[in-house]
Amino acid sequence: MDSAAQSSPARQPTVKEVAKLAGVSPMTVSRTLAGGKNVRPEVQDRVLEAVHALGYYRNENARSIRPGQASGLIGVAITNLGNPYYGNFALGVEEVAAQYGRRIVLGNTGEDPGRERQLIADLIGRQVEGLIVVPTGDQATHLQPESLRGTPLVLASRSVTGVAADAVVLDDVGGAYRGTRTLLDAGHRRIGYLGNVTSVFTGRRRYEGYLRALEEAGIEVDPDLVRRGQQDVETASVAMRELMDLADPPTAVFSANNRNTIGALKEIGARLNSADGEVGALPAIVSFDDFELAEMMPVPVTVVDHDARELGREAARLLFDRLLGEAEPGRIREIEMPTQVRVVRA
Amino acid sequence: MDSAAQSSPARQPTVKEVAKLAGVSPMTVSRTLAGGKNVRPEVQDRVLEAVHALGYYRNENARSIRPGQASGLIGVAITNLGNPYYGNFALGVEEVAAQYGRRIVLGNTGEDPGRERQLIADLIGRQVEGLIVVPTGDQATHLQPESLRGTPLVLASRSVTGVAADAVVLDDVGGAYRGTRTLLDAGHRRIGYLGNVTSVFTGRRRYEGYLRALEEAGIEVDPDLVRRGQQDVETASVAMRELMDLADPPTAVFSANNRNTIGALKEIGARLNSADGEVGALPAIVSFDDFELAEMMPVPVTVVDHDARELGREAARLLFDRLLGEAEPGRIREIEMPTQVRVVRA
DNA sequence: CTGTTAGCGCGTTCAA
DNA sequence: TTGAACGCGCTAACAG
Repeated sequence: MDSAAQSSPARQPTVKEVAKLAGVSPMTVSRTLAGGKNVRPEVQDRVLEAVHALGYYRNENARSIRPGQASGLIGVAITNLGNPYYGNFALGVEEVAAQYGRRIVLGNTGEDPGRERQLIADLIGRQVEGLIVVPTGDQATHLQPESLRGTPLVLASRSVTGVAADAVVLDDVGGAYRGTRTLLDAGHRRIGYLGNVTSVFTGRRRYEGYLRALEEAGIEVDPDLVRRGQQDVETASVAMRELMDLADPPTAVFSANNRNTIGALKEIGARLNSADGEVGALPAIVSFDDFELAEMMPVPVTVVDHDARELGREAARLLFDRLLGEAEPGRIREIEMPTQVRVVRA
Repeated sequence: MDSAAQSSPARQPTVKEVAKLAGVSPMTVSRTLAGGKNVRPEVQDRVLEAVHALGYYRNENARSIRPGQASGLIGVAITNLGNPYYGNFALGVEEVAAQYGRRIVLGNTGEDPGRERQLIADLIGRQVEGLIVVPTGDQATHLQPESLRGTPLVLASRSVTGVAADAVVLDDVGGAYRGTRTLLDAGHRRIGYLGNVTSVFTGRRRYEGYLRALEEAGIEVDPDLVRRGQQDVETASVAMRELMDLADPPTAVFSANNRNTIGALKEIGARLNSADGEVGALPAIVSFDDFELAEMMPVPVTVVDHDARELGREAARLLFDRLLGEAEPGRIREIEMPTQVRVVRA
């Protein structure tokens, strides 16, 4: 409104100054702020008045250095905040953390193992009470209990072999299997695959589900129909273009994640909008990950749906079970969240 | 891998223990970790070895209680992490913060002023060096410099009257004006409006742009065509349904945000998919906020596009200008980010 | 180049 | 019911 429009560090009032203004000792201020146990009500009023007058905030950092005092912080490391999937995931984590009076410190790793290492080290230095990590890659050393100096860890969405931590992942194999099955049941025999490389946990598992469905149907995989490694919408479009330009193109495509799905559909749209008319038969799509406006697509669409927010909630629940000592100490829990196959447009 | 699968607080090694193991004083450890200035290289090696052996992490909280030592934390308060728009915004903030070696502490307000108040108080208690806030509502008291004890503040996406803080917002009025103009230019005369209530900053401004375009064209606003207050996709669909069911329905609709756009299009899709055939003319859509797969829609679509991530970056830049003392102390800066009208499908 | 002293803001412990 | 002393982990400032 007026004033010097916040600038400069602006010295921060401390308990001592509040105490002086209220005419009591720092201890009385501390006690009042802690709930007022064993402080005369009238004194409390004086203290709170002084707090208000000075705009005093308790220094949570100073507070947390004393042993036994927790920081109230949960560290969260995700790979890509710009992906709505992870935004919802973080929302779920935040929701449960708030219920337990904890705040989350969020970092983005951008799928870079180096940044992940650094981020986790920093979070530990900030005394987070626990960590929830969507791991990038398969490196396990920086996720070992020793490296984390015992900070409870929950892996989310992806697991890492060699890391003995609680984890909550999706039913990737089953979802991919059932998704691919719907294509087979519809009579498709040439089914393309768009997804992640197999060095990524989910990429590996979803491809496995795809394979399993094909094998069961007695179909041999055609390597020409498999495109892996596209991370974003643009490269996914290119991969889809290659599939559609094959001499013997697929009649349907299984897309293993949201980004590949959008890219594939954009390519379909591009062909539809190109004035050439004649586009021939367009492939049906099965998408692991739901997406908005799926029902508006010009081709048959089925999604393997799941709840990112609930995944976040569940990860947080696992963590708080540990923090509150309600989980069996020695036993690692791996939870698989269900996926639902939904025919959006036949 | 093995071990007691992280449990219990697990006592944390301190400088003292590292010092003892390395056979030096705590100060030497501190100096080594601070860059090694004035420490013999061989001693540094011993120290780092001990650090590694003990799994020592410097306690950033203890570090930051000392005056002059910054916390390295930037507080970010956003309204809805589940909205991809804000996810990208946060990503932009994080990106710039990382460049300056800062971490972000992220909180979700859920459009609840009470939670916003509480969140900001907590962030200040954690000694954040600065705040970036997407404000909920028009309450200004908790955003005053006194309440923030001088912590630099940047408002993003929305501004608040009566708060003298740097702000970065969108060209809401201009974008809405130009978006509506494309409809008028295409010959539309009955143009519906879906958007936020006018008590919300962006709701107010985007409606103003819509109004301005209509007035300029000599068209009087029909209150029946204006629906405000829908916050999510479901209620937006209902509002759209009401518009389309009017005796004299609009031939086009201006949607003031992403959520309303998706809801409106879903309603159009529902009518298209209902087997009744005969759906009559479908309204053209102009959407403030881009959305994926816009080119696949069965009706003409124009978007008023902008870059959420860049908005986040710009907000962070304003903040760091203040923190680094590179901004003129007394002067408030309000930046309007440009919007681009793009015809996706005529 | 290295160690000692002192103190950051707070809350536990003990004494009044 | 209140206060004084002490120490949490860390690092400037000042010896040495």
